[in-house]
Amino acid sequence: MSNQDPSRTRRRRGSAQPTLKEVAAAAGVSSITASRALNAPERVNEETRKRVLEAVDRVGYVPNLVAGSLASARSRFIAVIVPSLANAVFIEVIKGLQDTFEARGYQILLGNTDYDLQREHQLVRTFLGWSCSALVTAGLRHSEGCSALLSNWDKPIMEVMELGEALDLNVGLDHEEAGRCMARHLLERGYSSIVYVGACMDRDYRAHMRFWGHRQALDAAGLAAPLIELDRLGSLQAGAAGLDRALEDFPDAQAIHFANDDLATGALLHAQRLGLRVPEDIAIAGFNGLPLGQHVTPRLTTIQSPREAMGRQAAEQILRRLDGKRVTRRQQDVGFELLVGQST
Amino acid sequence: MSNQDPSRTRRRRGSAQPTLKEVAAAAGVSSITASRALNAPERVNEETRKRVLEAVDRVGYVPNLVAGSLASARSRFIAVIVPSLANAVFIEVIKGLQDTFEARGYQILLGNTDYDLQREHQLVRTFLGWSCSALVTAGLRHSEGCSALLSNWDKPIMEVMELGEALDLNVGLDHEEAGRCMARHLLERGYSSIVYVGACMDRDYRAHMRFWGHRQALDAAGLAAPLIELDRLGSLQAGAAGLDRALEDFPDAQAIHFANDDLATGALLHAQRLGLRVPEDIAIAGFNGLPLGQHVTPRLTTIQSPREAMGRQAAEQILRRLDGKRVTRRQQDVGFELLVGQST
DNA sequence: CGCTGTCATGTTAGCGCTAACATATTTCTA
DNA sequence: TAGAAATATGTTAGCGCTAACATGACAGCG
Repeated sequence: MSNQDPSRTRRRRGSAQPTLKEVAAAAGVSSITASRALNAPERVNEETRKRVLEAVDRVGYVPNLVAGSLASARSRFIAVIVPSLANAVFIEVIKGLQDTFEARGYQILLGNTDYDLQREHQLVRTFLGWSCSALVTAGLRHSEGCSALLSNWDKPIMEVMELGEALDLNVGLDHEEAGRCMARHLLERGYSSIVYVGACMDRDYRAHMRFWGHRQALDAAGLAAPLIELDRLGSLQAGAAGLDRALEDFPDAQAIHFANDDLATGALLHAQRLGLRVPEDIAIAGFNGLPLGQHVTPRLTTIQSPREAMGRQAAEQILRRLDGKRVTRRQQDVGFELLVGQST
Repeated sequence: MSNQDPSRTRRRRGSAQPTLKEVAAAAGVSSITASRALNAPERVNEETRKRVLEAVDRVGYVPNLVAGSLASARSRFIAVIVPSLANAVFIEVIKGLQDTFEARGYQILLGNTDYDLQREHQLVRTFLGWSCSALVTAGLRHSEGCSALLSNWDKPIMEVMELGEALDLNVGLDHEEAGRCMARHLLERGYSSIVYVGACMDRDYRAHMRFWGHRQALDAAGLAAPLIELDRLGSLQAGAAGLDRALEDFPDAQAIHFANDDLATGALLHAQRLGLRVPEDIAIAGFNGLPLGQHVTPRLTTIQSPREAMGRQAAEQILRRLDGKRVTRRQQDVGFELLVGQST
């Protein structure tokens, strides 16, 4: 034995913050009563509750949520994993999620994969370590390890953006159908030489799904579906470059179907700089329905995807599950809408 | 006594996830050694470490970060509080923060105040409860309770966006000077009837600071500084409305200085729809240097604020502090740059 | 009046991890 | 070669909170 001096007790760091125990002492109750007064007010006498709340103010108590989560094995965290923050689309989905979840006292834990599935796997590991109440991730494709990890997890998992075979819950839209829809619109308008321009479609595979739909429609009309793939992600800049490439590689192109509105608007503005008339010289279409495209002249023909609504619906489904209710429709199609502007 | 039956032990929930103890057992070491093998590898023999890592894989261990944070009284969370997600400016600052912090293994906890200081106070309380390693907030204005809470906190606090008297660390730019700079540019261009158009400047008070600078410059030139204030936040839509209002209220206006690029670009595109020539009929200037404004024709005259860089620099300052290094310059001016386009 | 049920509060035992201290072994140094 | 210093690992005691169980007081009821 060596630690026989009783005065020399072991010291721990301790944040020097008041704890629930001190609140309880100040209110003259046990700490569990103080805990209940804060977390389950209906289980405590009204007068007691008032005394506890006063004590909280008096001592300046800030609940230690880490300790609470450990004890209860759950946190009010919702993990949200998106492939990019540069893309306005994900921001709006996040906004829909955040508004809905924050109102119910949940905190979003945001992760950004930069379109890297290994990174997603790593983020999922970290987030599971935080005892999140649920997880939202963009897309249905995951690394093998990540899928394995998730399928062993017993909390709600929501995959957003696209529709398909999901791990658990699924809210999104049919990208193939969207691509088909826009291609048909261009065919109806009488264009027969139509180029598709995408950016990094190996990573942004939803853009590639739209291209499949596009190609199907052109196939059905007996037309070729030439494709140009840019090697950087969607931006106005890239769109301008895409227009140049399309005009160079396919001088007889009548219409260009861009993978998204950033590209399309960049191309549209670039066309103006080049003195090209849109749609007479070249027709331009996009995807997403970003405000930007609706404010340029000519207004961009595009497909409106309900992004904030997607976030909201996803959050509501999860909340329903967290509230213990049965979720009947595990898959929800939020649909899309063709916005016909003057650019086609 | 009542609980005399030894077989009837108290059952806790327990997530059924493998714990560090099980990993340790599988590797034939004590749990503290397993902990060290994962968190301080240099303090463990290489062969032991290898055995532990194998055991981690074998049992499928996912560290419980909640427990770790409680025990160590710190988390690898960085609280980030912004007033809005709708504004691209904050997204880019967040991006700069996130890239820098994620690379060092920190996780961002994002909060959105919707320009409400009470909401900020509440978020700060929650975030302190998570034992965050540092806090980043946009702006220098806080509610009284929030300031009190923060000044009693012993971790790094970073206030970004603007410069001034900060609680702790501060990275930003001088908005008054930016407003002055743009106003001077407009004066140099020979405009004498200049309207400032802002949106919700009681909440977006940095826009108001820019207006002060703007007014000072016009005062100095002996000119009036008429102001139009819109009652909704900056957007292309609002900018179009702002142009209409300005033309109606001040028919002889030669130039409009908008509080930000969203408004200015919205106005510029709207001017085109109205058939007005920019800058001959009306000159338009913005603030932020968003890509959008640089892709319209005529290119928007604006002020480039280094947003991602602001996020990165803020993160680096904090990391320096977290690494135990002294931070010498607690205030960093990231500056700004006048981008002269063809719109003025 | 004893029984059951409800309400309000308390006691106890962890949640899974790591800081602080302890110990054993090896390496270095005077 | 003894003693100091470095290295590797272990033991113990919590971090601050809440789930599970326990208790006591009182109301309702046949």
